[in-house]
Amino acid sequence: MSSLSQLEPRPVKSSSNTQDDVVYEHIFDAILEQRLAPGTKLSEEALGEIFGVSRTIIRRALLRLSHEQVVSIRPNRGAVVAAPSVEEARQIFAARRVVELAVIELAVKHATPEGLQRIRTMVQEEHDAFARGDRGKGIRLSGEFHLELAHMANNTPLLNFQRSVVSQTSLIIAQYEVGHQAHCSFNEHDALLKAIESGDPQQAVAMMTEHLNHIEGKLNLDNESASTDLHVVFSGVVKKKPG
Amino acid sequence: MSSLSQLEPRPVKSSSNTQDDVVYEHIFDAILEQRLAPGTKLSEEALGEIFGVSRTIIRRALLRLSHEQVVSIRPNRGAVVAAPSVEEARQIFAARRVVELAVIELAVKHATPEGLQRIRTMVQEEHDAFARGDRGKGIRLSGEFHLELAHMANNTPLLNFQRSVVSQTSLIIAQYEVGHQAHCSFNEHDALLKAIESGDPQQAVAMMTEHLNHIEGKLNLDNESASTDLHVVFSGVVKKKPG
DNA sequence: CCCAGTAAGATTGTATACGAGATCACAGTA
DNA sequence: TACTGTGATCTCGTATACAATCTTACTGGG
Repeated sequence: MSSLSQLEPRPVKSSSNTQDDVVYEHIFDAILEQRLAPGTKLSEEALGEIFGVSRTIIRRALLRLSHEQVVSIRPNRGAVVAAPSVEEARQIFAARRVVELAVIELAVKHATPEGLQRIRTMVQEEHDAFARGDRGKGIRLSGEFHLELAHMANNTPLLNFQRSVVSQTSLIIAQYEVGHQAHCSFNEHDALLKAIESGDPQQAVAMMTEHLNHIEGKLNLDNESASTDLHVVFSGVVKKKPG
Repeated sequence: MSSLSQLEPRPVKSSSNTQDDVVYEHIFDAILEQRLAPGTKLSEEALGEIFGVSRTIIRRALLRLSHEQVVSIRPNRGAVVAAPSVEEARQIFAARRVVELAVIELAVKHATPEGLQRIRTMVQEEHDAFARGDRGKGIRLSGEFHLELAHMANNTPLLNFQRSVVSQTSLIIAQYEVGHQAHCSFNEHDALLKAIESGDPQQAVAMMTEHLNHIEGKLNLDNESASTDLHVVFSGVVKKKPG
C-alpha cells in the first residue's frame, strides 16, 4: 500500500505529448521532490493502477528513468528508485562538477534577457516555496534552476546530461544529507544569477564551484550511512553468542 | 531488401544478458561501423524478423538507442538512424570537448598498468584494421578507444555520456566528412597513449584538444551538406521540361 | 527454537492481437 | 503537367494473455 500513492496528486506541468511522458514526469518529479525515497519499489501493476494505463506504458517510463540512472531495474526483480552508493555518489558529483562548470561558462556566453528573466522568476519561486515551507517544491525548483542554466547554455547534449546528474544528486541528498537545511540555499542561486548577469565567466565559474562545494559539504560521504554489510551495521549492538 | 540485412552477420561480442542487449549491441555496432547510414528507417517488424524476436524486444532496444540520441523516434512514424543537423553537430562537438578533456585528465590520474595495456592493444588492433582495409572495424575501434579512456577515468556517469557523444560523432562523420581519411588516425591515438603514460595531465589535455581539432577539422559543417531546401539541392541539375 | 526444503502466490518477461494513425498510390481537377 | 483529395495498405501504439522467474509462507526435520 505503498508510498506509491503519493504519485497521483499534482497536476502535470508541461509538454506531455503522449501518455508515457505523463507517467514519466510524475514519477520523475516525485523523485526530485523526494516524495519517493531511494530504494522504493516501483511495482508495474501498482503504477498502472494509479495512472490508469497498462503495464506497457509504465514499463517505458521506467525504462527511460533507468537510462537516466534515476531508477534501477534488476532483471526479473522489478524497478526501484535508485540508491547510489557512496562511491557512485562521488563519481556523480565529479561528473556534475565537470558539466556544471562547462554549462555556466556557456550560459554566461549565451545569456539573453528572456533567459535571465526566466531564471529570476525561478529563483523567486524557489524562495517562496521554501519560505512557506513547501520543501518538496523548493527542492525541485532548486534542481530546475540548474537545468535552466543548461538550457541557457544552448547545448542539448549537456542539458540531457545535466538532467541526469541533477536528479541523481537529489537521490544522493535524500540518502546522505546531514541535518535538513535547504539544499541549494536560494541565496547562492541568486548570487549565481548576478554573476551571470555581470557577464564575467570567471566569476560565474568561481561562484558555481563554491556552490557545489557547499552542496557536497552538507553530505556525509565518509562512510556508507546505510551499509550493505550487516556485520558492520550491527557491530556493537549485541553479541549473538553470549559466551 | 533493405540495408537492414547488414545487421545479421557479425557475432555479438560481449556482455549480453538478455535478448534486447543482443539486439541493442548489433544495431549500435552497425551504426558505429557506419554499416547503417544516418536516416535509415528502422522498421520494427523487419528487425524482429532479422533477429527472430518479437517487436517488444526491438522496441526496447530502439528506445534505449533513442535515449542515447543515436536513433530518432518520431511518434507514429517509427525509428530512424539519427541524422544530426549542423547545429546539433556543433553542440555535440562542444559537449564532447567538455567530457573528453575531463576524461583524459582523470584517466591520467587513475591510469593503471592493466588499463594502459588494454588501450595499447586496442590501438594496435585499430592500426591493423585500417592496415588491412577493414574500415568499419577501424572506425568502431577508434570510437572504443575513447570509451576505454572514459573507463580508465573510473567514472560511470562520464563513461555513459562519452558513449553517447562518441557514437553521435560517428553519425556526424558519416554525414559531413570530406574525403575519406581514417578519422581518428591511430597515430594520434598512439600519441595520446604516450601522453597518458608520461603521467603529465597538461600534455595529455593539450594532445586531446589537438586530436579533437583534427577530427572536427575534417568535417564540413559550414553549411548543411544535405540541405532541406529542395530548390538549393537541385539547382543546376536538370530542367525537367526538355525544351 | 531455528533452519532448510518445498509449494503456492505474486511479479516480471515476452509475444501477440487489435485499434489508431501515417504513408502511398491513384484519380480527379485546374 | 502539376497539384490536391481520397481510399487502401502498412506501421506503430496500446492492452492483454501466457510463460518464466522470483518471493514468501508453510511444513518438516534437526
